[in-house]
Amino acid sequence: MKHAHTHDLEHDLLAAAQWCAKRGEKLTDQRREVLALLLSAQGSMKAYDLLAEIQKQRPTAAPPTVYRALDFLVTAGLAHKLESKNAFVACCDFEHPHHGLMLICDRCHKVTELSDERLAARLAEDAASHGFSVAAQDIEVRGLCRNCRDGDTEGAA
Amino acid sequence: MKHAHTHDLEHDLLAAAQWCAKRGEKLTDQRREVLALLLSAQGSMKAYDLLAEIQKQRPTAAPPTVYRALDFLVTAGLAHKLESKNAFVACCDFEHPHHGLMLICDRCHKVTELSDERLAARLAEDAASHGFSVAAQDIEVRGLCRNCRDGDTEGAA
DNA sequence: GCCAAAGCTGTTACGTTATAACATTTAGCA
DNA sequence: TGCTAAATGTTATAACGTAACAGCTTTGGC
Ligand SMILES: [Zn+2]
Ligand SMILES: [Zn+2]
Ligand SMILES: [Zn+2]
Ligand SMILES: [Zn+2]
Repeated sequence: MKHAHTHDLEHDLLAAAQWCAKRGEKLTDQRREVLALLLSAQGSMKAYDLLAEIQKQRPTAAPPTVYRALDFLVTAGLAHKLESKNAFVACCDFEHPHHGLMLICDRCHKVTELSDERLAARLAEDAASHGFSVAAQDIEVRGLCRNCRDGDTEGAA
Repeated sequence: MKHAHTHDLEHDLLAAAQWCAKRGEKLTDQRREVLALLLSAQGSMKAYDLLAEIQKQRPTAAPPTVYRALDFLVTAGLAHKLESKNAFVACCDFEHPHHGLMLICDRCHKVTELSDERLAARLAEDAASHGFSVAAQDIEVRGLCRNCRDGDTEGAA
């Protein structure tokens, strides 16, 4: 069983800060804190769970504290919102524009983010054939990950 | 500019009732009322907007009234939930199992439901290549419909 | 018809998710 | 320094959704 290494986390946070700087924005403490929580999470996290974590450090934090950070991270491409769960997840590859295909395990709640340009192209084609121009596509799929399908019991809720 | 005809609506409701009966379930008055509202809507409808409509007839209706009807309709395949909007839409072809691809116009809010088996297959393939078995896929895509892209001003919010 | 079981509805209360609005502080810069 | 824009603090409330329990209605066996 793996766990995230602090070194990896620091590396990711540094890359994120540089990514923000390149866009003329800043990864402030609050934003970094939320991103760190998302990066460290096994799966996705809900806004109020993030808030509870933040409040361990800053007891005065309120919903806008975390929602503002989340809005920033999502807009900057550093995180994604899982609409079907009202939850958030760190982007696995924010430096390269991609069409996220989110595989969400219903059992262990882990999220795997893929990118398939041909799938995205086919989708855009279908839409275009109906006169529809696609602006944003984030495909969310529910199911079972390999571990959970194979009868693993570690990740059960 | 078209509008739904009562005749079509009655036809759809009858077909829905028969569909329920075939499943050993019933399209009760409340469920039919909610479905009728969804079928008559130009785009999707939110639960509390449906509630407000229902309350014009039954002033005592409460949130569970509409959420129960919606749960039933979604489970029966008569309606879909648009996760990215927290809204609901009538299914365009509930008698045939399909993989919904929802084109949601960000401007006029109309929803077009497609089904593309090859797209669904490709998606399942991508997932399988990561050991993930897909249980449910409802793809939601935001963008602009033909009318709105062509500069139509009628549907603006 | 009577009863019991199951399903549906009424009703109250509450939990969860998200934002509006305005005050204050901080950061960047002339 | 003093101006401005961005970020944060703070309070309150809007929007979305469900738990729990009581009552009613339909159905099927007797
Ligand atoms: Zn991503
Ligand atoms: Zn799993
Ligand atoms: Zn459908
Ligand atoms: Zn449109």
